[in-house]
Amino acid sequence: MNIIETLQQRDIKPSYLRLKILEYMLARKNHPTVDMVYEELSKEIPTLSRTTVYNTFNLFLQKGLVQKLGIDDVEAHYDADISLHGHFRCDHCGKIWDLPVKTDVSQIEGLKKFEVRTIEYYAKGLCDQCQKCQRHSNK
Amino acid sequence: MNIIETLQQRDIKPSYLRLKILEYMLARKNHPTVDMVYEELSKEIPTLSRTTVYNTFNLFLQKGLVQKLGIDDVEAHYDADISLHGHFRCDHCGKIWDLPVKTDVSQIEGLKKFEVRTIEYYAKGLCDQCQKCQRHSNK
DNA sequence: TACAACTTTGTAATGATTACAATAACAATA
DNA sequence: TATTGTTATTGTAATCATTACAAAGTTGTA
Ligand SMILES: [Mn+2]
Ligand SMILES: [Mn+2]
Ligand SMILES: [Zn+2]
Ligand SMILES: [Zn+2]
Repeated sequence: MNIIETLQQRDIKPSYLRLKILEYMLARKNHPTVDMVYEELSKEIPTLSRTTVYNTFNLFLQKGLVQKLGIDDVEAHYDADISLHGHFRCDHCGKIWDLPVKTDVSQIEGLKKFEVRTIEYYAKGLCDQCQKCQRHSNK
Repeated sequence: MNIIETLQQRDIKPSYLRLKILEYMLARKNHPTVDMVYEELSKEIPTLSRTTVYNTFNLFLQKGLVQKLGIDDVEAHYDADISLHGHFRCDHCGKIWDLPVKTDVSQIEGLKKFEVRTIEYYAKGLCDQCQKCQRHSNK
C-alpha cells in the first residue's frame, strides 16, 4: 500500500506535508522527534514550520497512524509501527531499537479490570557500542 | 527497617526534609509528582520549597532509592518501590496502579546485546470507575 | 470569480524542570 | 565557645518542549 492510501485509510487528507512526514517515518524507521523531522525536511522544504510537524504528529496520533513514545524525558519520539513492541534506548547515544515483546494483555494479572488502550514497554541502558566507549573512558 | 536507616543504607544523610519526603512516599505509595509532595508537605512545613522536592527526588534517583515513571506526558511521577513492576494509568482520572509484571529480562530476545539498567512497563486506558463515567456521558 | 473549509505558518503563552547564587543549618576543630 | 568549612535549603531566573491562537495561504466547488 502506498503512502497516500495509508493516509486515506485513516481518514487523513493527504496534503503534501503529511505525505512527506509519513514518508520520512516509513523510510527511516528511526523513532524521530519533532525536531529530527523538522531539521531533515526543512532542507528540502525551507518554508516548513515546526508547528506543522507538531500538528501533523498530533493528527496522526489521534487517527491511530503513529504511536508516541515516552522513553525520553526530554522529547517525545514517534513510531509509525503501531504494532505491540518494546523499545530500548541507549542512555549514552540516545539511539532507539525495537524489541520483540510478546505480551499477552489478557495474561497480565491485575489488568483485567481496566480498559487498556495502549501498552508501552521500555528498557534503558547502554548499547554495545557505548559499552565499549564507557570502558575506554573509565581506564 | 526505619526511614533513617533506609536513607543511610543508600548513603544519603537523613535530613529533616529528606525524611519527610521519603516518609510521604512510603506511607502513601501513590506514585506522586513533585507537586503532590510539595502541596501536601507544605501544609505542615510552610517554608518548603519546590526546588527542594526536585533536588531530593534527583538525589534519591541517583542513589537508587526511587524510580522515575515516565507514564505521564505532563509531569514525572516517582515510586519508592524499585522492584520490577508495571503501571497502569487512567487517561481520565490520572490515577496510577501497580501491575505485577513477571518479565525475565534474559528471556527477551534482542535485549542480550544491551546492558540494561532500567525496565519500564506502562499500560494506559480507563479504570473501571471511569469506564462507568464514560458510558454515562456518552448516552 | 467568490466563497467556504481546511492547511500551514509565526509568534506568544504555558508549564515542568533546571541553573544558579544567596542564605541557613550543620559538623568539625581550635 | 568561636571559627571555619561543608552541606542543605530556598527563591528567582533561565531553559526548552509543547500548545494556543490568530493570520495568511491553499484547495475545491459552484
Ligand atoms: Mn518501534
Ligand atoms: Mn509502583
Ligand atoms: Zn549507545
Ligand atoms: Zn479513572
